Amino acid sequence: MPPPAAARQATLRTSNLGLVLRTVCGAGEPVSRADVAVRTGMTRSTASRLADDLVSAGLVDEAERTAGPARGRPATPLLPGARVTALGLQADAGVLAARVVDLRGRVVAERLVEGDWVGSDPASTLGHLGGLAAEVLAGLPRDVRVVGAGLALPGIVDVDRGVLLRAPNLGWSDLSPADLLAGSLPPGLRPALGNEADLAARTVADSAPGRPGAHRDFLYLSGQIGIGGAAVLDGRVMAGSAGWAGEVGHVCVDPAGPACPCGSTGCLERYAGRYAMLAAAGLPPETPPAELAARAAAGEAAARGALDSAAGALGVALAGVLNVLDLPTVVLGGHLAALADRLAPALEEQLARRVLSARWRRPRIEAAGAHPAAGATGAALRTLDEVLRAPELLLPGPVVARAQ
Amino acid sequence: MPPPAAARQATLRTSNLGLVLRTVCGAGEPVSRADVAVRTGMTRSTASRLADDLVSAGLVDEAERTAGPARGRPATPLLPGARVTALGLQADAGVLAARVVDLRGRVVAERLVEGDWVGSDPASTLGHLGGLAAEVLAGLPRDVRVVGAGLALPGIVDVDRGVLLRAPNLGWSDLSPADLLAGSLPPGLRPALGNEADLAARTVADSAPGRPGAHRDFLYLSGQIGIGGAAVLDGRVMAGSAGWAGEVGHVCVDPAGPACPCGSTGCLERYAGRYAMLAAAGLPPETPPAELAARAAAGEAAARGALDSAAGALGVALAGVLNVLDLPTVVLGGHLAALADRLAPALEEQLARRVLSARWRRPRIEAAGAHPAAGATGAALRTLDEVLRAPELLLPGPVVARAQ
DNA sequence: GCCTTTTGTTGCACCGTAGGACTTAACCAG
DNA sequence: CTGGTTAAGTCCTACGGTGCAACAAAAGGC
Repeated sequence: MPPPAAARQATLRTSNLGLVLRTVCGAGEPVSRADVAVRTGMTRSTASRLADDLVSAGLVDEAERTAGPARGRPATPLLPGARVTALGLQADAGVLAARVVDLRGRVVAERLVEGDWVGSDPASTLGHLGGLAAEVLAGLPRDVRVVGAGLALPGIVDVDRGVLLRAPNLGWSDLSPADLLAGSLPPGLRPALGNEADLAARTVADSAPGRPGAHRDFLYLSGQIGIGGAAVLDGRVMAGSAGWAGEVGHVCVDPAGPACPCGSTGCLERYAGRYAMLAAAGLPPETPPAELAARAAAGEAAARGALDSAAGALGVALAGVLNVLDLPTVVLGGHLAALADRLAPALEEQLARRVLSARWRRPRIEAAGAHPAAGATGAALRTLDEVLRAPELLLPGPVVARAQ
Repeated sequence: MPPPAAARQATLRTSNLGLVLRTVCGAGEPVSRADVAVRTGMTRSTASRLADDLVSAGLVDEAERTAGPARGRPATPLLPGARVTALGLQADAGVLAARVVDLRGRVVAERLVEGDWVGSDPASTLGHLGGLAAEVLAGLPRDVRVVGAGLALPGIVDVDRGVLLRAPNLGWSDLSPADLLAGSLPPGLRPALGNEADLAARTVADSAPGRPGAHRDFLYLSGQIGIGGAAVLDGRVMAGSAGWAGEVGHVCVDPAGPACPCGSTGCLERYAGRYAMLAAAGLPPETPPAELAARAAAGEAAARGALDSAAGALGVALAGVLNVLDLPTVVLGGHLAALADRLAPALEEQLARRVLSARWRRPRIEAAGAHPAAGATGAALRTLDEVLRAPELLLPGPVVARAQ
């Protein structure tokens, strides 16, 4: 994407600064300067110098020396900077969320409001969200730096231009959410947009900024009202050539199947979308997914039929995706997480049959941990990941403008 | 994939050497040292020094100064080194190929043999291929360096271990082709394996080593007997977590469709595979695809029906892939290339209807250029790409062994 | 109380790029 | 033919960052 640029002396420093920071963040436990040197292959002197710079910028904290059972001089434990944070926002049909996450991956502050924003007015809903964000920011301690913001949206987004092209569940299209939020946020804090599934997938890929999570290669399915998805390869979300990847909900399961508002027929959402499943089970649309699972467990035929039909459709669609992408794991999030226990057996059986490489490695189905408004956390993680990739931008010192 | 490593002074040099080499290769026309400096952002002195090193290693050639219409001192044109080459091999059900390609992307020498190796004996067939390779190598001029080799195979490959796990068309499984070729090749020239579609896709992504081709983001479909595929994003083939990605032929088009030997039902290959199409058209399996196209053009109903059915199945399967991967273009290769003219209209219409993002960017269908044994060229391109990424390995001078 | 062990720091050398002056090799105008 | 102009390529010094090794610091072990 970026045009190739020559590496100069400063590039070394930038690159190694990032490496030290990522090493500290990725360790998951306090590490000493000497640990950093060993893990990165630098000399102790180099690692130490870079660590000093990160400490003085607040990106890395020095903890108190605790005399351990070791022999030599006790190490100074290094931790990701607790005062460096990012704001993650999420506007969804069922939840508005504002959450501040720090470099250690801890939630510093948050406000979540559940409700029903299907077909809502963008200005009013985003105004509401902006209010939550302002509350959260106002409650932060003085010394906390919020280095950026992100907004997770359930729809197709033009990330570069910051435009939400279409969010069917909300009924929104062609608007610039950052403009509508600008009044509530500090001037420098314009949120970068992102697809909800793409961002939520990050909470699985990373357990904290720079720290690998439960899986590094997986397909994430986000069941909201429709079904969004995100493919993660080696910890990186594949956004596609324009950022519109992951529309698993509109993979065709049966060309002779029911028509979908998208214009196609037999889309996965027609079988495993939230409303489709509840309708098939004879339940009202506001029924929580957990109740559907409970009724199926109790032996209710309509509920079982709805889940079997959903599992069958998911099997066909996911097998196609896994055949093309070769991913070992599917993580079910959103409303599908609550149903994972009942869906997984039939689903794994179908994938074993339909995925060509299953004889060498059977695909596995897992439920995402209960994580309300995972997209908001993911939006904050993405912002903090940018800091990990370019920490020099937050260092003091003369920022030399570079010709573009 | 590689564990993070500290950047040192030598890293700068390595990185910039590669940048200069890629600049020369990617330009597509002779460039001067000064051009390199401008395009990379280096100073003339740095670019010049690095170019000198590449020239003395033979990775870059200096052409004769041709006095152009320019005003100042005439430039010394730099070209990719013509004597640096790689060997690309392909073993397929219908062709054996050995091809030597140089850094300029030119075919220096090749031997192709058509035949029928369906269900053949691996040792004898690979012995045959080895013979072709030996002939090609023996005919090379003395001063040509063959820096590596690759082998394209129509099946599932474990690239790291060098094992062909399963090639249904050839009827081969669980073998190490490099071992069977070792007798025919020079000791240092052990071919790296690759999936045929993955490698053939490189001939579309790159028109020469390091030089961008017609498309950088596309799905390549390789119609041999089955249907292989490869997704290319920003010029990079996505091999998947284990290298088994791209099995588009086994995407399910209709769960109620005919059984496939793979164990699934309604696989794309059952509709658009070579034998499936010819059988549907009432033609014998050895009929060339071009004749099928001709008969359809002449109005023969059975041929038209076969193509319509194939286009319908392709539409469903490709729409699913494009929904998940967000690629702007599908390139039809192999036997599908000859049918592209007849398939494209129906296919593009289906994709426009079934791909969610089509309203913002309609997916396009294209035919790959006629390129016999594209996998062999792709195998050579991959090897040369490794040189472009790490040219210092071919430089003279003390090779300092690095731990790990 | 001294030795050992490990952490963190300091000073010097090395390496590669930046920058600018200089040389080279062409065209052009008179 | 000669000097001026222009741009390519080379050379030399300065700068910045890392490598290396010696040293200082802070603990435990005997």
